[in-house]
Amino acid sequence: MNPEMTMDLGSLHAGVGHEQDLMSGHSPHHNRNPGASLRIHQELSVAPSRSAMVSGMASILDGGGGGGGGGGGEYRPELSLPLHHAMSMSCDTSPPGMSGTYTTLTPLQPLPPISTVSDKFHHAHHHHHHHHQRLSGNVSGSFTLMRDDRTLPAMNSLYSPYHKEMSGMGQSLSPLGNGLGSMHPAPQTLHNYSHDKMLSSGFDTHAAMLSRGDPHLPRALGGPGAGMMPHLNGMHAHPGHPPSHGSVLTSNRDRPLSSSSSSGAPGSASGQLEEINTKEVAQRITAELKRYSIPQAIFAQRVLCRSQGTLSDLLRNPKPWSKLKSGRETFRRMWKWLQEPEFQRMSALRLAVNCGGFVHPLLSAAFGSSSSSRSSSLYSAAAQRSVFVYTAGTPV
DNA sequence: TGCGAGTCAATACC
DNA sequence: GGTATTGACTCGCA
Repeated sequence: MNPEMTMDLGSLHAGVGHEQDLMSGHSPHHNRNPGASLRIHQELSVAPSRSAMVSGMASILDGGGGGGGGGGGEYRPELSLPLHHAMSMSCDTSPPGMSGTYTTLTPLQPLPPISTVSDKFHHAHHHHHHHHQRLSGNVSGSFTLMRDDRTLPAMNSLYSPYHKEMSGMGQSLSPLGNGLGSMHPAPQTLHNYSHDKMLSSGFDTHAAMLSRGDPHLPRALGGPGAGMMPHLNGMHAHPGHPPSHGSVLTSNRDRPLSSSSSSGAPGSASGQLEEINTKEVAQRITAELKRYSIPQAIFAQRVLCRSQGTLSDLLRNPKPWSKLKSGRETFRRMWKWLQEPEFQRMSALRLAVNCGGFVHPLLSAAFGSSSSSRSSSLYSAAAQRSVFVYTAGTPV
């Protein structure tokens, strides 16, 4: 809640190399954004209530004016709504971990090429201060969303027991009973294993989840009626707090939350410290997309800066984290998105991401957006639909 | 140079 | 309309 604290968190979480990875990554697009980075420290608590958030989200989705026609609908700092780092997610390199407590909004991130570098930057914790600098490089500037530090624990919960070893076995689901796990029961062995890990890491995923009361998945998976409440939970219980989605991430080894490197942000360490349960993330993403009737193409483009086909493949055939290289970044983004409050998610979807600083052809074609391509009718429709679902609580 | 990973884009399918 | 599949391409690495 404390802005300053957030900053600290940002340093801890976001500061970690993830962004740096991307930013400093080999991507030619990196560092192209001279635009000043705008850091907004906003407490999610600002959102008075879910309804408020929803309405706000709707506004965002509307694109600041009916789909915010090309560029018009862009996300604007002026919006009272908390900027979601979804933007950052979209093609953003921001550390996954930061999503929990702090958000770096990086609109229009250059990037399509998600660098694999992130993993190499686990030591980037020393560069957290650089973090912002790099962010400044974003085309539209970066935004830092302050969040309740409570997210730390939450994030922890996101870590799943997914273990490297699992790669050989195939991915295991997180121990989350209520999570996707319900869909795919995790093997006991894995479960235990993960549990051990968590213990070692000092986290109890289950407990964390329980504490969070992540009804989210159950409902989502449960089908209609599941409603949006899950999100509410996240938000309700913890205003501005991203709904946790169970342990998608697994703390690898002893993940010092406090350690700068770990930054408590999954993926912040760039896979060095945390592992994302790709299977579970895929399942959750799939569930969320269905739940909100979000087309894969939209999500892939807006959030991941990837093609529909790529997303489809990843969702259907997620590779074990241990086997991923540069592809980890894509999962990190998905994970980050999952951690976002719904309104932020929607915002992310609504925001046209200029992957690499240019409008992706697909977006242009699909959304008929101009170079700025912010809001496309299609996108607006999707966004609005999402909002509708949100508010109505009825699956579209 | 060859290989694997990751992704795209076209296309088939539902 | 949305999703799944697949061939081809690019890139990094040994």
